[in-house]
Amino acid sequence: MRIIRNKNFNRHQSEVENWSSAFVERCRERGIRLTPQRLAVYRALVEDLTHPTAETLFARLRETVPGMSQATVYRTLESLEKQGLIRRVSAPEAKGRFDANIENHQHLVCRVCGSLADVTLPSLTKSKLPEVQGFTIEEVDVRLVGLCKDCAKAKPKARLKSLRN
Amino acid sequence: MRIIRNKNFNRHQSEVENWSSAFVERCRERGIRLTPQRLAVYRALVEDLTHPTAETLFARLRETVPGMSQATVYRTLESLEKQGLIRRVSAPEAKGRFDANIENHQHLVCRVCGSLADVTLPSLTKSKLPEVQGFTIEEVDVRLVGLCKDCAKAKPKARLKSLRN
DNA sequence: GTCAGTGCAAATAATTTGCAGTCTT
DNA sequence: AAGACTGCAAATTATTTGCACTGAC
Repeated sequence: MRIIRNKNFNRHQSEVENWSSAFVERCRERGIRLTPQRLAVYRALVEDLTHPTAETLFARLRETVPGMSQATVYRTLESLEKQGLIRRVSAPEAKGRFDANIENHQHLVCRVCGSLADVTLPSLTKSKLPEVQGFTIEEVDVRLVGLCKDCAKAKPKARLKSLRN
Repeated sequence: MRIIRNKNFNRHQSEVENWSSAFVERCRERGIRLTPQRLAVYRALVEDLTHPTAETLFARLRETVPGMSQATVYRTLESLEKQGLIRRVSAPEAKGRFDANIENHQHLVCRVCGSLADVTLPSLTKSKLPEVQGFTIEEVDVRLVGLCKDCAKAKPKARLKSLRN
C-alpha cells in the first residue's frame, strides 16, 4: 500500500506554475473568462496544500491582490467547483474546504485538530465504481477519519475523554 | 451486492420505539442525563430518514415540544455526536446533516437536489480499515456522489449544463 | 442539594446577494 | 459593445454563547 502524502504545506513553485498554466488553458478551451482575480484565487488554492477555507484564502489574497473582495473569493470558488476545476472536500465541521487536486484521491481528517491531508490508497482508487440500483454514481468520496500523528501523541486518551465529556 | 435502502422518509413507528428505548438504556449506562428535550431530539432524528439539519429538527420540535429552543437542539446534537450516539454526515454544502444510524454504512448524495440516502455496500463495509503510516484510522466515511433517480430523469444533461454554466 | 441541562436573546461566523461600475473577449 | 465578473456593503443563514433559571439524579 503506497501512500502519497505531502508533508509540506505549500506546493513547489514550479508545480504551481504548471498547474496555473494548465488552468489558463482549460479556461480558454471552455471559454471561461480569465480575470486576474480568478487566476489569483486558483493559484492561491494550488499553493496551499492544507485544503483551505474560503475565508483563509481571502485573508491571504487581500494582502497580495489589491482590492480583492470576499465575495469574489466565494463566487470564484463556487464557479470553479461547478466547472470541475477544483473540488470541495466534505468537511463535517460546517466549514467549506477546497482542493485544487481533482484527481481521484482520499482525505485523512483528524477528528481532534481538524487537519485535512491528501492520501492515495490504490486499493480504493483503482477499484471501479460500485453499482447501486436507481442511483448514478459519478464519484466516490472517501474520508478516513481518525487521529493525526501529533494528536495521537498529544492525546492518547482523547476518545475516552470525549466519551466521558 | 445487496442494497439496503429506505424509500420512505419516516422510520416505522415500532422501530422508533426500539431505537428510543435502546437510547434511554445507553444513556443510563453511561450516566448521561435524560431530559425530555434530549429524548425528543433523538426521537425526531430517528423518525426522520432524510438526514435532517439542526434547523429542520428544530422547526419540527418547536411544534410538538413546548418551549423547545434552538440552542438546545444544537447543543444536544453536538453532545450526542460526541457520545457517539448519533453521527454527523459530511455534507459539503456547509450545512450540518445528522443521522441516528451509527452502524457502518455509506451515503448516496445527489449533487443536483442534495438528497442524502443511506446505502450499505457490503464490499465497502466488510473490508477492514486501510492502513496509513502516521495516521490512526478510526472510521471510513464514504460518500457516493451522483444523481438520484429523479434527477437523472429530470436532467439527463445536467453535467453538461453545469460545465457550460 | 448539586450541577448538567435549558430557554432566551444577543453575538459570532459563514456565506450570499443587490447594485453600480469595470474589464475580458 | 456586450455581458460576465468585480467590489462594496448590507442581508441572510447557520451556529454559538452568556446568563439566570430549572429539573434530573
